[in-house]
Amino acid sequence: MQKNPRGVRKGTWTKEEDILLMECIDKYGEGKWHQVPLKAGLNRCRKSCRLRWLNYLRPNIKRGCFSKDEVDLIVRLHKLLGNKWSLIAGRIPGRTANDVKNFWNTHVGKNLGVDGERRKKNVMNTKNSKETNIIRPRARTFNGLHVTWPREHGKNDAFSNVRITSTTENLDYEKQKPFHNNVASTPEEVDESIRWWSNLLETTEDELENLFEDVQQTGKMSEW
DNA sequence: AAAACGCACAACCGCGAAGGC
DNA sequence: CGCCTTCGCGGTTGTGCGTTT
Repeated sequence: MQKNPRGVRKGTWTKEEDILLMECIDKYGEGKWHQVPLKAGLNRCRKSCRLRWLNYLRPNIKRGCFSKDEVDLIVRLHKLLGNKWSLIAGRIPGRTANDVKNFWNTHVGKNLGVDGERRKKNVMNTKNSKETNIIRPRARTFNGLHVTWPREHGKNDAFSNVRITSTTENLDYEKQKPFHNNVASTPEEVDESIRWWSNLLETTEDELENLFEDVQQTGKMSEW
C-alpha cells in the first residue's frame, strides 16, 4: 500500500476502512468531506473517502451486469448529453457515474468502432470528441421557468431529476434548442421541440440490437 | 505450469464551479 | 470584486484476475 509524501493512504480500500467510513457517515451524515477523514479516523484524503462512499458504500448501489434497459438508456442519454456521466448515472437507479463511465469505455465505446489503439488515441484526444455533434448542455437554472421534457412511452420520466442550474453563457446547445431558454408556447414550437428531442433520443433498433449482440459476445451482459 | 497478454473496474488526479469571506 | 476553500466531475492510470500461448 502506497502513501503519498504526507503519509495519506492510497490504493485499494480495506474492509476496516470501509466500516470506519460507513460508521462515520451513518453518524454524521453525508457531506463535509473535509471533516470525514478526521471524524472517521481514516488516513485517507477527503476525495478518496467521497469516491469510496459514492461508488461502493452508498446504500442501493447495484453491482453486476447492466440490463438491456439500462444499456438502452445509457446509449440514448449519451447521445443526448455526451460524457456527462453523472447526469446519465442519475437516471439509472443504483448505478454510479464511475460504473457508467467504465461500462461505456470498456463495452460501448468498443462497439462503436473505437477499439484498441484507436480507442486509446481517441481517449487521449478528447478535444476531438468535442468537435463532433454531441450536445453538451451546461447545467442551467431556469428561474421560474418550466421546462418541457418529452417522455418515452412506457419508461420512467427520464429527465425529472436533471439538475438545472444557471449560466448566461452562449452555447452550441443553445443554438440548437428550438425553444431556446424558455418553454415552447405555440403549437408549432411544441411540435418543433418534440421533434428536436425525439431526434436526439433516436437510436434505431438496429443500432441497439447490434450493440447488444456485440456486448453479449464480450460476455458482460448475461441477464437480458 | 508458468509467462504473457488483455480486460474490467477501482482509484487517483487535475480542473472548473460554487460558495463563503 | 477577488481570493480561498471545498466540492464534484471527467479523464486517466493502476491493479487484479481471467484467458491464451
